[in-house]
Amino acid sequence: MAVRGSYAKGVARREEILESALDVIGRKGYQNASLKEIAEVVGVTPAALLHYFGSKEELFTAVLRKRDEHDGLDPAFLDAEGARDGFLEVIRHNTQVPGLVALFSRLAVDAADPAHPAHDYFLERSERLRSSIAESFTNDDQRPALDPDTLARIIQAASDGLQLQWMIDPTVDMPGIMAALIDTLAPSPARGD
Amino acid sequence: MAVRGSYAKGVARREEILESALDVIGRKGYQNASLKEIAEVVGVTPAALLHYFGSKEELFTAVLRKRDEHDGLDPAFLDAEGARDGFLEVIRHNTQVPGLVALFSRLAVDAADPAHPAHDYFLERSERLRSSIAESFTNDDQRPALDPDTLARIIQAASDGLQLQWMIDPTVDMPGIMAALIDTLAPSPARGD
DNA sequence: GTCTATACAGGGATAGAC
DNA sequence: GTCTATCCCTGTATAGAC
Repeated sequence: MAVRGSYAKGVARREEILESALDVIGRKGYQNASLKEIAEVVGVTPAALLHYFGSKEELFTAVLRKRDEHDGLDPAFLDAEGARDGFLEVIRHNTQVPGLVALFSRLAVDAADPAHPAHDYFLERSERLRSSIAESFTNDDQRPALDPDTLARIIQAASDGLQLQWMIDPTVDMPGIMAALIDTLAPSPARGD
Repeated sequence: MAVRGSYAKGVARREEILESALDVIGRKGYQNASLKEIAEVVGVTPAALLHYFGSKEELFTAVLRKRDEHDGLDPAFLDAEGARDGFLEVIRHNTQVPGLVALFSRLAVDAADPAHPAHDYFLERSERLRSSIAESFTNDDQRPALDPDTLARIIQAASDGLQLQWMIDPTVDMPGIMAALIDTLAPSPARGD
């Protein structure tokens, strides 16, 4: 209820703004992605953007949230076999959306400030992702060199750090390096190495 | 030659600005470290800062460069025995200078733009650090699971990624996790594990 | 609810006086 | 070498039109 009628336009506008924001970031880089520029793409004034999202930072946080919904990261991490390939597939996909990667990394830094709107987002997402990794990549048939939580932190850290390297030098083979790391730290029983 | 005389004051001012910039970043965070604020600490106007460094970004890049000189990272990585502890010591030290870590991470993201003044800095520093890691942490007495360059990239990525996690949640044990990673991927012959 | 118009404070950067 | 003055652009708050 109340989804149709007077709200319909607003919902559509929200989506439009989110997509335009990502578009501008992809084309002009994060730093030059001003509210003015995004608003022009949508065909409205900057104030209209702030009507839907309270601030620029909240807008960008919403872009990240939407990506998570859309990607639905978690399903890929259900079992150990699919986990490795699912994880690598996400990383491979990131290669196709540099704007999103730039946005993610930039906000991850800014969100260090507890007052930043994305602070809780990163805290929660980070923990959710880690327990998902810990659950999927824990192998019990060998003496584990690393406890699950440490393993998860390392994989997450390596993934984020590789994105930084890749942004500065796009020739960096993110999927290949992550595959090597995972296969070394948490070799799949099925692959027998 | 030409270091004394009319240049002397300028050199001193440069150092003073660099230190003040770091001071303000440490106290107020990167985002709130405006040229105005830094200039006030030094006792000059923002325009004076721009006289020495061409732009805000160049100023902050210079801060990072100075840190590298001062730290002199490389000496610690001369041999395999000292490498591990030297590396961990740097990470432990970073825990004491959150402002510097924030600055480094922020610039690492912004420098993705090839036009950013810190772009080349990160490209060069990154490569130098990696070859240093590759040289130090390569163990020949066991079948190497990872080639030296991949190993170096992973250690560097994990280190940078952990800083991201640590900034958002300062309870993260960076040195402990990095130690676990290094001991797993490149166990020291002396320690025999 | 959706949005424009307007105004404002703050930022970095530039030109030119001293 | 340093300052003042100025400029333009940023994000944001408010008022009110539709």
